[in-house]
Amino acid sequence: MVGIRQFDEDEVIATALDVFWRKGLHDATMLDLAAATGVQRGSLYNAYGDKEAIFLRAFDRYARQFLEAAGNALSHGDAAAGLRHFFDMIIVNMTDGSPPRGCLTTRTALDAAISSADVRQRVQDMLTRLEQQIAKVIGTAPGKRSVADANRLARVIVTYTRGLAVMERAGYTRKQLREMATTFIDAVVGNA
Amino acid sequence: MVGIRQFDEDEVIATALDVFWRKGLHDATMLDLAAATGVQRGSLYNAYGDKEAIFLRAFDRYARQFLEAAGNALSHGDAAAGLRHFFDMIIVNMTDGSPPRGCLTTRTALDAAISSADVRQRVQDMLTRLEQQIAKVIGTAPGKRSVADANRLARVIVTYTRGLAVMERAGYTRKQLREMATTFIDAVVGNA
DNA sequence: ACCATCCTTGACACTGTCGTCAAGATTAAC
DNA sequence: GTTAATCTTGACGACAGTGTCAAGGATGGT
Repeated sequence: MVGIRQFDEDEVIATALDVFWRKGLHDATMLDLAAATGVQRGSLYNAYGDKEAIFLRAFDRYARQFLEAAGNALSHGDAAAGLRHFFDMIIVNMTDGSPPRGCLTTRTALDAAISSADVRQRVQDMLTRLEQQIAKVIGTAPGKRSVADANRLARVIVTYTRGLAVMERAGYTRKQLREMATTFIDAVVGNA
Repeated sequence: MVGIRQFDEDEVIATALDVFWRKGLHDATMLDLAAATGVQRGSLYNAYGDKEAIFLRAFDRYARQFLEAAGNALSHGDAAAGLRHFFDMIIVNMTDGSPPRGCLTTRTALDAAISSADVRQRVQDMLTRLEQQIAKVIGTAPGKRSVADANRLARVIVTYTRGLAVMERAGYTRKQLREMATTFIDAVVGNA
């Protein structure tokens, strides 16, 4: 058929997200996207302009999902329990798939040098929002922590999640990552 | 001149390391390497075979330098002071240059999906050795820490250094990274 | 019915990069 | 001085990926 859009945009972006997640912005080609979505390359160009435009939409979808999941996990129980759930969630998130797909944000961040300002901005926004969510949960903990301390600690926690994402790429298993997260939580928050 | 090797191998590898550090294994091209070293593409192919072979040599050089510097930093004062020097070192290391060149190991790790087994192995070796160095220093701390605990904590510290490398790519400044390192050390080790 | 609109399709040109190779040139060995 | 070895050089072919475009055709509005 010709003349009217043949595909469901939401479905295409969801599939594109999967492709980008597995291959990264840089390595995923328009041909990959066309094959995965079943939409011809020309149609994708017509609909979105270029690969980066598709990526931005896919990343927005990812960020929305991720931050919502993070919020849910963080609100389980007290701050320490919330963090444990949160780390569980991100570890499953990045080790899912075969081979494991890793963390899209981290992968994208590492390509900063060859990315557009738009892409870099999305990554920063994502990390900032995550930091704010964590700070909020930590700030409500009974410990006598100042707001500034909570913010600083939240940033450290975000940083550690990035570290786990790198370690996953380096070959550490889900089980190892879980132990690393537990050790971290015990050391940083368990005794607060 | 022709007939005998026109370049100093050590110099070429050192320059290649600089190129790879700034651009990454994937994005650095043989043309980049040829331009930076002053050695023609054909000569590089003749001498080393392919880009990856050059990278492996460059990475070995990097790993040697880095681990030596890490060892030196870690042996300043007690465990806590050593860690502080160590983090200072790696932060300067990754924020050096304009634009900052980031962390080669982390960048390489993120390309794991498209890298050869050789490359992945180097990254793992590097992280393992670093972990061992840190565990050694931590294990000697006066605190009543078991060897297993020291090993676990060392891995957490390595992971955090990877997190810092990601955050650098995300746009955080040297100053911010230093604060993040300080907060981490205080939380994890300061009260041990 | 007709027409303008808009999507699809396949082909095309272009670029960047890789890896190869034959020819040329210089050195070291004998 | 001759010869063998081997490094350098520039050109070449192959390939992958990008972005563009004209032609084709269905749809919805009038």
